[in-house]
Amino acid sequence: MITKKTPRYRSIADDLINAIVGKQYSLGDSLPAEAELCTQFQSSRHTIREALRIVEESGLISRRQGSGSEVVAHTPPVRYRQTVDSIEDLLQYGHQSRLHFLSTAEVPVNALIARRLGCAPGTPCVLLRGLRCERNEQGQEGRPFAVTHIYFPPQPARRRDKLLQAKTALPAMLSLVDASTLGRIEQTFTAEAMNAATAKPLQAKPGAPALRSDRAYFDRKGGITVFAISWHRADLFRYSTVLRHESAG
Amino acid sequence: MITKKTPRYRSIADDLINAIVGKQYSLGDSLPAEAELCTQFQSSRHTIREALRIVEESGLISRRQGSGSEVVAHTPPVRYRQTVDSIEDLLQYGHQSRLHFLSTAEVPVNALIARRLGCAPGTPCVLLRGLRCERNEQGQEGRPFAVTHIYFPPQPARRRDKLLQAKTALPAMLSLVDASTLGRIEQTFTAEAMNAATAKPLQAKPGAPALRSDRAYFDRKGGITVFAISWHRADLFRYSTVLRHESAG
DNA sequence: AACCCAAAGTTGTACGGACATATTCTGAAA
DNA sequence: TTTCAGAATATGTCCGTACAACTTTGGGTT
Repeated sequence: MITKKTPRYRSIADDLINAIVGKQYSLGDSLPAEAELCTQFQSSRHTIREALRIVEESGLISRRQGSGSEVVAHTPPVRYRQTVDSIEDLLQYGHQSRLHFLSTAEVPVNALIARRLGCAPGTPCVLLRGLRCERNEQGQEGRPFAVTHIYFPPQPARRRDKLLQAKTALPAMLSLVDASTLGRIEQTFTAEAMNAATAKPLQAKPGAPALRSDRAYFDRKGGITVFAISWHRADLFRYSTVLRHESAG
Repeated sequence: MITKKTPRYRSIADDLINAIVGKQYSLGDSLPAEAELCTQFQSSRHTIREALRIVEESGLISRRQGSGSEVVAHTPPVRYRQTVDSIEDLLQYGHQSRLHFLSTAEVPVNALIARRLGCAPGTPCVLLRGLRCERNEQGQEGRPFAVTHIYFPPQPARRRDKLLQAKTALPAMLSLVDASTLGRIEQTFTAEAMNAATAKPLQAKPGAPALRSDRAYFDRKGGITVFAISWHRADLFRYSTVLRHESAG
């Protein structure tokens, strides 16, 4: 047998889902109570609850103790989901690479960056430039493959001075993008021909194609923590994602 | 009372999670069997299973019938999620653009594509070339911004002949990537300098940077349905994603 | 050594009951 | 009519049992 027997609770769940999708219930209607479903489907309460759990997880109903199961949607949202488990995963740099310090400066930001940082164009902001290099199995440094510009929103003077010191800037930056405090990341990819300043540390020719990523990191309250632009040598870097259908494991 | 009594299964789950996070189990170790946990926590199997369900959903263990609960992570993965509600969302072409037919052909596939399609290099496969153009508010066609090559895995003769007819190929391709049948999409971005054949229909200069996307579409059973490569004019196209923390709405 | 099969061990499915807790309904009192 | 306490209803938690399905183990056979 190749086909596996579908368990009772699964088929009951499917029945309920089909009933909701088929609009046998209006939005806001209550599903029959568990006890009633037990007699309807001639099953134990345990089985019915297992089925209702599936329907709830599919997003069609909302359950409340004492109240019942309310229909909250007619169509299970068809969603594709990408999950990344860590910031490093997101950046896809893995542990084979590390960010090397290039320089820090306080620069007036241009319109694009000002908009992302939520300040006026020309506002002086701390900029940290870094270089990301390959690392081989022996832990030795290899070819540089990305230049990163990290912009910090305007900071209190004391904090700004700390950031401008190279040795503290890197850990500070890392703590700012601490996974546990982040709420949202916006990421944009474009292709660009490299200018001379970018090409040089990457040991590439000006005009060579680069994969540019712009990333904005927001905390849980929606405030921006950092904005980073990276130029990746096209021949040494690619970005991959897998999107899974929500119902699939 | 503001604080609600924590149920038994919840506190057992917390105990197990803390034990795993505290590295009382190594990666790959098995958790005690349900029966043993029953005696350990002096609870019924139902309660233990409810607890294990929580631990599993937290991503720390993986359960398999007949085998047990394997510890697969020491720290609950901080997950970021991207959801797209439709294929068009995924492609980010929106309704402002449409795919125009360029040509169809049966070509022997190279190593890269053969690997993705799961066939031997050199196998003849149907290739559909298309052009994606901007569309302005009046619905008029604008500049072309992407060339797309769509490869179909080896097909039965009748189906292949149908695909080779231009007029049927496009709808067929669209039905193949029907959202409801898809289970997984793999997507890779790279930057590339355009070659002459790609640049020409895009009215760009050879060597100009392009954002290349390779996308593999899989059905629910894991079989590949189509593989598509698109070259986007860097000045007319960008790709953006928003990743949200799982706990956030 | 390789293979097959039976037994033991483990999780999955399904049944039953009991009580706790949250919500809603109802009827009597103000 | 409004209010409030209690009844009725619904889901949440927790216990017990039994068997099915899957995996691993170990011993015997080839």
